[in-house]
Amino acid sequence: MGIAERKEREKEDVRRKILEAAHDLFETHGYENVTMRAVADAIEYSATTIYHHFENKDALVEALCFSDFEKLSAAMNHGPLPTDPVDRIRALGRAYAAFGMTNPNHYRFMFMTAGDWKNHANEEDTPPARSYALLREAVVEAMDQGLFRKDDVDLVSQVLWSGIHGVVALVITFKPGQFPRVPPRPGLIEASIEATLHGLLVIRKEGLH
Amino acid sequence: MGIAERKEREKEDVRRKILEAAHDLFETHGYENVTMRAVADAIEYSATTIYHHFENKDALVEALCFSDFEKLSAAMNHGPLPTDPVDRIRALGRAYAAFGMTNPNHYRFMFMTAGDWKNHANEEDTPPARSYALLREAVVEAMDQGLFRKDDVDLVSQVLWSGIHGVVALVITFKPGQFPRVPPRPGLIEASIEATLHGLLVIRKEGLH
DNA sequence: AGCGATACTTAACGTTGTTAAGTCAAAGTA
DNA sequence: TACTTTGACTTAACAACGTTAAGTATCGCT
Repeated sequence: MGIAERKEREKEDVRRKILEAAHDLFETHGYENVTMRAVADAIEYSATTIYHHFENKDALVEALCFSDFEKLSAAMNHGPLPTDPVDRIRALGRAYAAFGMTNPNHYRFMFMTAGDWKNHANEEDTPPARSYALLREAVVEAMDQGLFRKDDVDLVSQVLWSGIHGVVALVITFKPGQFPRVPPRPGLIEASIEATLHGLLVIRKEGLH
Repeated sequence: MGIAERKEREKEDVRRKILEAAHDLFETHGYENVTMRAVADAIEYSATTIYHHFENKDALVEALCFSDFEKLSAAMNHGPLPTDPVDRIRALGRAYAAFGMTNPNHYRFMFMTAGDWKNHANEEDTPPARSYALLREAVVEAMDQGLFRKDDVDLVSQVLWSGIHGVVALVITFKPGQFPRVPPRPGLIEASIEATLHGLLVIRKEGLH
C-alpha cells in the first residue's frame, strides 16, 4: 500500500512545515508574541489546521522544545570533546552558553518557563536527559580521577549547570545597557565557568573557613 | 485646602488597594494568569478603574516590581550584616535566594522576563540599583583586603550574582520531581555559593591550568 | 456511480487587554 | 439656592487571542 504511505508523508510534511515556521517565528518574536494565526499564515494554511497536528499551542511548543534539545545535545557533542573531564566541562559550558545566546527565545522556553513537558522529560532517554547526562558523566570522571572532591554527583553537576545557566539567563534577559550593565558576554561567561570550576577543584582543602 | 488633600489621599488609597490585590494575585497565580478584571473584582471596582491609576498592565506590574525591589533590598539589609566582606557576600546570597524562593512569581518577573522598566532602573538611586550596590561594595572590600584577586569589580559582582541567580531560577522553574531532579534547595544553594566564592578567593594562584 | 474517510476551511465562541462615551456626586461659583 | 465644572468611576464596546463546532472538498475504494 504505497498510497497510505504517501498520505502519511504528506501529513508529516505539513507537520514539519508548521514546526519550521513556528521555530523561526518564536525565535524572532518570542513565544508569547506569536499567534497561532501567524504561524498558519506563514505556511498558507488556516489556523485550525494546526490543531489537527498539535493538540494546542503548548503541545506545539513542547514538540519544538524537544527538537531544540536535540540541537543543544548536538551542539554539546559537536567535534571531539576533550578527554580531560575538567576541560570537557569547560567545553560543554561554552557550547551550552553559545547555544543559549544564539537562540535566546528557545532557551527561554526550554529553561526559564514552567511547562508540562518537564514532567515527561525525566522519563527514560529523552533529549533533555541526554544533555544533562553529558555533564554528569564528566563530573563522575572528574571525581574518579581525584580532580573534584568526592561529593553528591548530581549536586555538583547542578552547581555547574546553575552557574552557567545564571549567566545565560541574565544576559538574555537584560539587554546591553540595561540594569545593571552586564559586561560583554564572553568575559562574563569565561569568568563564571572558571570561578565555579576552581571552586570545585581539590587544590584547596585547608586555609578556608 | 484640606479638601484637595483628602481627595488626593482617597485616590492614593485606591491605588494602594490595586497594588496590594495585584501583588497577592500575581504571587498566587503568576503574572500571565491574572487578568485586569480579576484584580478589579478583588477590590470591588470596575476593570476600567485600574486604567485611571496605571497606564496599562505592564505599568502596573512595573510599579509592583519596584516595590518588590524595596522588599528585596530590605531583606538583604535585614539585621546586622557581617563585617567580613566574604561572610557578607554569603549572607547576601542567602537572603537573596530566600527572597526568590519565597516569592517565585515576583522573582520571575523581576529577573526572568524582559520589561521596559529595566531601561529606567539604571538611572540614579533606584531600588534595583541599591540591591546591586550592596553586593558590589562587598566585592570592593574583599578585593581591598586581599581576599579576592583584584579584577573588574562588576565582572566579579556579576559572576557572584549570576551564580546565585542560576540556582534560584532553576529551582523555581523546575518543580521537585521534574527534569532533571533538582535536589533539595538548601544544599544546592549553599554548595553553589561556596563553589563560586572559593573560586574567587586568592588561595589558589598556582597549580591550575 | 456512490460511499466513506480524511485533510482542510469557514465561522463562531469565550476571554483577554484596552478604550470611548457616559454617569453622577461633590466642589466651586453666582 | 441654582448652575456649572470637575474628576473618579462605570457601562458597553472594540480588536485580537486560543480554541472548537460544523461544514466542504478531495481522494481512494467498492
